[in-house]
Amino acid sequence: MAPPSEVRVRFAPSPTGSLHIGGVRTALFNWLYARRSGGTFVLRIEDTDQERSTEESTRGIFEALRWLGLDWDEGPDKGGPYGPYTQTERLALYRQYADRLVEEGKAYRCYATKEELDKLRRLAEAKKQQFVYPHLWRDKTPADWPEGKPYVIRFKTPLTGETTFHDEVFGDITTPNDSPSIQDFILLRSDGIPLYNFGAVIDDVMMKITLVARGRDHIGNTTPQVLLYRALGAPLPKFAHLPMMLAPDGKKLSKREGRKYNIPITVTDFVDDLGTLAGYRELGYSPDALLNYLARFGWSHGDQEVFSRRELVEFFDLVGLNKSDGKFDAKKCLAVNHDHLKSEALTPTDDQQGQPHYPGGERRGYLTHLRPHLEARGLSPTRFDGLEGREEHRRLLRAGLATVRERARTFAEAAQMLDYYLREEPEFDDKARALLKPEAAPLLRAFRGVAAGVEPFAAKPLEEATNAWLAAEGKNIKDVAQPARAALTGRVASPPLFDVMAALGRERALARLDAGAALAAGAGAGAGG
RNA sequence: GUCCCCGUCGUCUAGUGGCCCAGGACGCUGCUCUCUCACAGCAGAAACGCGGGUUCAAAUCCCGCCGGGGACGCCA
Repeated sequence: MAPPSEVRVRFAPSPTGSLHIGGVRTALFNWLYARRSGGTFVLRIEDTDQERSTEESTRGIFEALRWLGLDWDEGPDKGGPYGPYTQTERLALYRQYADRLVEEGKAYRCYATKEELDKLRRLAEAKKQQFVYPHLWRDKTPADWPEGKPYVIRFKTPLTGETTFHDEVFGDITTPNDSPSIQDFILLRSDGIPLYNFGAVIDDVMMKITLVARGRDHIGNTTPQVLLYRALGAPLPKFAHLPMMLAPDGKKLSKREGRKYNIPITVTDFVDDLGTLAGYRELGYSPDALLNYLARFGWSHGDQEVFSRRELVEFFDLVGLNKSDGKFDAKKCLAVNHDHLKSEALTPTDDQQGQPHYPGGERRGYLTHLRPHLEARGLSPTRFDGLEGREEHRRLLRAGLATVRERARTFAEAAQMLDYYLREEPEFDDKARALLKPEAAPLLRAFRGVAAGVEPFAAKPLEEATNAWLAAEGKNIKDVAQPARAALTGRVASPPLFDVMAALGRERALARLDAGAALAAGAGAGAGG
C-alpha cells in the first residue's frame, strides 16, 4: 500500500481516436509531476462512451505514449494495485458506490426518461430560459419506485450555499450550489454505465490519486466532483487546471481546425474520409522536442526555451503554470524541433552529457529516430542494396548526415536531404536537369579532371584545387558550382559543394560528374522528351 | 440566457509596487557570411485592452467597462 504522502497522478484519456496533442500536454504535465516528485503515474482508459470508444484507439494511445517516452507505472496493460485500469471493467464498482449513495440518501433513482427531459429542455430553450432540472424524483422513497422501469441515479446536489475548491493554478473557485449546471447531475446511466464525473471520482478515490491535473475545460466539472468526494467521505486531491491550447483563431484545436491551418494535431497519422491528417511522428518530429514545445505552452521556467527531457523533469513545477489560454504556433513548434535536431546525439552512446535517454533504459539517438523516415523512402539505414555493402553505406550515412544536420528541421527532412547520398544514382529533379545543358558538359569534364587529382579527397583541398583551376581558366566558381551540384545531388540546393563531394567520396563523386557530363552532352540532341 | 474563468509584442512568455520609456524566444524586415539551400552573427519594427481609483511610485493592488474563453448532455 502506498503511504498517504506519496504522489499519485493519472492520465485518463478516452479511446475515441488518435491521441490528441492537447491530451499529450495533459499527459506530459502529469508525467513530469510524477517523475519530478518520484511519484506514480497511472494510465487509466475511460471508455465509458461505448459509441465512440474503440480497442484500436486504446492501442494507438499506448503506442503514441511509448513513442513519446511517457511511461506509466500502472495501467491496463501493466496492472497495479488498484486495477482494473479500464473503466468498462469496473462497472460493478460504480454500481456498488452508486447504490451506497442512494442508501445513504445522498443520491436517488430518477425514472424520468431522456425524451421527457429533452422536451422540457426544448421548452425552456424556446422561452429563452435556462433549463432547470425539475426535482421530479428527488424526494421519492423506494416505495414510489416503479417496477422494472429503467432509471438513472442522480446526485442530490445541495439546494443552497456554495462550494469552493482550491485550484493550484487558478486559486479558489466558488460556485453557487444552485447553479443549474450542477443540478442533480447523473451518476449512473440507465444502462448502468457511469457518467464522467462519477466514474472519474470513484476511480480517483480508489486509485488514491493525489493531484488531478487536466485541461481547463474541466474546471466546471470540479465542483460536482468535489461534492461527490464529500458525499463519499473521501479526501480531496489537489486540482490543477491547465490553460487550453487553442487554434490560431482562438477556437478549439480540433481536427477540423488542424486541417484548416495545416497544424498537426495528433501524435500519429489520423485517417478519416477527409484524408490523412499527418501526425508528429510521421512528420519527423523528435519526441523530446514536441514535449519541449508542449511544456513551454502554459508553463515557463524564466526565459529558458530549450529543455532536454531531463531538464523538464528537473525544473517542472506547478508554480510556473499560467492561467490564460494560448494559441498553438506550428512555426515555433517546428523551430523547437529544429533546435533539438541540431544538438541531438547521433547515437545514445555518443552523448557526453548522457542526456536524452528514455524511460526504462531505452536508448535512442538521432539515428534511431531517423531510421523509419529513411525506410519510408525506401532507404535502408543498414543495407545498401546491390552496392558495396554495409560498411560503405554506414560511412555514407554518417558523412552525409554531417553535411545535413544543421539544415534538417525534422527527421523526415533529414531523410529527404540524405536521399542522394544513399542511392547509387541521384534522382534528378526538373530544375537540376535543366542545369545539365550541353554547354555544361565540357565544364563538368574539366572539373572532374581537377577533382580527380586532389589528394586527399577532402573539402579543403578540393576547394583550393578548384580555385586555382578557376583562376587559371579565368572562370568563376558560379559557372561550375550549379551544374556540378546538379550532377552530384540531382538538385539545385544542397550543402556546400565540396562538403558533398568529400562525403560522397572520390569514386562516387567522380562517377556522378561523369554521368552528369554525359547527361548534359546528350541533353540537346534527344530533345524528344 | 445562467454560472465560472482569463486579458503583456502577430504567437509562446519574463515580470509578484520602484531594477521596466517592459526582457527573452518564434515569426517578420534589413545587413554580414556565401558556389545553391541552410546555419550562424548583427541590427530593426513590434505589447502592458480601456477608464477610474489607491500610492511619493502601478504592467504589477482595487473597482467599472470592453474583449475572449469554458461549462450548462443518460459525451468525456
